[in-house]
Amino acid sequence: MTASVPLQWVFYQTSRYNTGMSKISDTVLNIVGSIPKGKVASYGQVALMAGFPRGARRVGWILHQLGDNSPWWRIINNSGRISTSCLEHTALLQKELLINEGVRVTNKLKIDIEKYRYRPNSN
DNA sequence: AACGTGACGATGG
DNA sequence: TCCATCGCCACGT
Repeated sequence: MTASVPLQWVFYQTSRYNTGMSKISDTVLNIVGSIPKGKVASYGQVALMAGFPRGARRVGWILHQLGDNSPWWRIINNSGRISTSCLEHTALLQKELLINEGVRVTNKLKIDIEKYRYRPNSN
């Protein structure tokens, strides 16, 4: 674990997804698919859970290319803001999808990420 | 091989 | 909070 990874994220790291037998993109999509309705995660958080602590941009790339059949709208940046620039899946669409499942989103696309953040290891 | 470009993240002002 | 800057990583040209 390098110093660039915030300590509070260590908690989220799990090996349950990473068998080493599947492609990175499959692992990422499985993780995204495991996020419950009404919860969100950051790109970097998903990357960490997938075993790639500095792979936030990679997660964004994978969702952009392959995320159509996943709840891609539950992924936001770690500042708590919707940050898609995809023309097919716009920020406005993401906002509506999140609001639909009970997540409060401001007109500036801001979300209280710590309130809604998915925490797989906490019950 | 060298850049430019992102659905990113942390930090400092 | 906003913004610039830097680090990071995979792709495309």
